[in-house]
Amino acid sequence: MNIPEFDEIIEPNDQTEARAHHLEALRELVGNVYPNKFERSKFTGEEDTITNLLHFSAVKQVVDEIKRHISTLNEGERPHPEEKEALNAELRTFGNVRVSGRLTTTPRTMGKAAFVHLSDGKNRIQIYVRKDDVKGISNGGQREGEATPNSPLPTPDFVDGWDLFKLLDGGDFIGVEGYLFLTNTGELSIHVETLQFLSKSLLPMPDKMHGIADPELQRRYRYADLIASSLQVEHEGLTTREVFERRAKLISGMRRYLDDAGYIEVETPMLSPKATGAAARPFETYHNALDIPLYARIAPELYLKRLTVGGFEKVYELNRNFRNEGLSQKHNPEFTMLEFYCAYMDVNGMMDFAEAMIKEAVMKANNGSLVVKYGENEIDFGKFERISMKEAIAKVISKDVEKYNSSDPDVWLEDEGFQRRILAHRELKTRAFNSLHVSGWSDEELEKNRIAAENKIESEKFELWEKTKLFEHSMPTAEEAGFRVPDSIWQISVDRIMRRAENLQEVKENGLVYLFEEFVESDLIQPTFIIDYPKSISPLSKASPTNPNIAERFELFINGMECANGFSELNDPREQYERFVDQMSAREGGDDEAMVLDEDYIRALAYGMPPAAGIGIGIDRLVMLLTNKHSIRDVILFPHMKPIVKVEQTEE
RNA sequence: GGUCCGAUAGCUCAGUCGGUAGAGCAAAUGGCUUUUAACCAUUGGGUCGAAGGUUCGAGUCCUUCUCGGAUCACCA
Repeated sequence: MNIPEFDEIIEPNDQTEARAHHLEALRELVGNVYPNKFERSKFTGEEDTITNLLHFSAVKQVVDEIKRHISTLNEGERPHPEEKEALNAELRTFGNVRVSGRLTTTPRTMGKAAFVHLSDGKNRIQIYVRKDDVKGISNGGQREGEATPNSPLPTPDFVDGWDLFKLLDGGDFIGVEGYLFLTNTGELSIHVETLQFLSKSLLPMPDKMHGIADPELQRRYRYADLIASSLQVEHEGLTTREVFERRAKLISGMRRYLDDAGYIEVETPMLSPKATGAAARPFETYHNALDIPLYARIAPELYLKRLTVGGFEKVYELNRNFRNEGLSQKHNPEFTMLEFYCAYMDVNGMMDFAEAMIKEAVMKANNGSLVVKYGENEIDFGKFERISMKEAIAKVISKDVEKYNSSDPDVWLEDEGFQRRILAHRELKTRAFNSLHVSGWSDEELEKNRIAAENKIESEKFELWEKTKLFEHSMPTAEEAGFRVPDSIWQISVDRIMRRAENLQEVKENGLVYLFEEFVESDLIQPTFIIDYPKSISPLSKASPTNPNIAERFELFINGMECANGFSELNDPREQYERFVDQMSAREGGDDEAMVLDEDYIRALAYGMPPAAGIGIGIDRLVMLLTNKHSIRDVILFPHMKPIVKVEQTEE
């Protein structure tokens, strides 16, 4: 095995070498450069982190007072000395504090004194160090094993504090003891009396103005990106740290809501012998001792429903699912899902409950507001619309309502001409660049205006749909259809439409979903429950009591993204068995994402499962909405990246 | 998988028509005892993502590859 040298991991350059030299000099000066602890004072009642200190009411009062004073001054004018000194006298009565943190910049030295900010990761406080009145703490020369319980370490000696200070680099950790005061500009600071070295940053800090700019490096070295959050002086939107704090708030808000509503949190297998409960390709692994293949779960659904059989009437799990599929801005191979089930509830009750829960969690994560700005859109979590899939379709392609004298797309789909239109639309849209020739764009222009062209295709999908009327009864020529493309190319499209038309049954079955995805989904910006899904694509869902072809199922769309999926759970073991059998035959037919039969689940249902409703909520996507992030990788701390390939050096 | 864009000093970025590799920050040295992205002076720092090609000459043009981003396709 090729074990890399330390120097290959931390490559030596003028930056790292300077820091390494400082570290050696510090070792000479203070002994142990990686001491085991630093005890912070408890002036605030809690441990005095920088954040606690800044939020402590007595300190805050003084800071507010000086701010108020400064606000009465002209731009750039300094606080009046008597105001400042009065407040400083007050601060002196608090006595000394001991705080610790990371140096956010290289120290600003001015001859025999210096300023630098310390960060606890969240907040910063300025410290002031003077050559004449700073003492350094020796960490002692002890190494492992030298200190024993019977002979505690002696009180550390003092070293020259200024010598110690001069060996610090931006990013180092130190602990300081000193008193609070206000500077000439009114900034709260600590006048340091003793200084202890705690840990070295061998690598330079990210740029203090720009942080880490490259999204690749942000994600690959998330720790450095998080450090940048605490250094950066200016930034647009939320810092990376704030994104993940908001994520945590949303999650804890949901947990709290469910706990308060009597739900119990459980953990079901992440590795299971059957990857089922959703339609997706799994990750596969192998257990040596058991000598069986295992799959990373694609959904916890079937395990959680087994628990409703077992008597957990309200149960939830909030954890990762794994799907071995392509990556996109909305898809990550592992993603966090909240799934919960409630006995004796149906789909309508679940929508009510989920809506209330999401509202509450959003409020908690979004500073008490239900409105978030996402890109160009403003999303209002205050009201969730409910509309059936068919109604949503009929609303956007309303001309067909008149033609067929019915607002039920299922009626339209009975018509062979309509089926052919769908085929034509699907085919022509995938060959959409052809359609742009209609507007007279040349190949070069298309290439040059690529993004504009793609937007045009998207925005003209309705016009394209109108044109497909021609296909209802025959296959028009390119000229008849208004496409300015060579006949030979046109013929290819028509041939494909014809070939597919041989199986119009397939269109009849999937046409509804196609129309929905094509014409409705991306325009569902405000929170909308789409209800009444076709039963055929909902193998775990109960049918509607009034319509056997409709599943009692909903999906929640926000900003065109599917954010949740729920239904009245199918609890008839025999029907569930038959649905699984249908799925398995679809699998045989080549659909390797069709659901896998779970025999033990059928057995569990046979013990009797109460009527219940369930839901899965995509947490990452909700976090994206709340943080105005457009890539799921920006709301996941350590998204998967391809490893960096080191180029082999040929000579030694 | 297709298409387009990007990769230059430790970091953030310039680099024109193919003609000696640039700035700010950071680093090193010196000065400065209340600064605010502190300031002033001096110095060092580069396999221009990798490999090949065209050329008298390539950061720049061409080909292939690597990584990333965007987008389409696939996919809940």
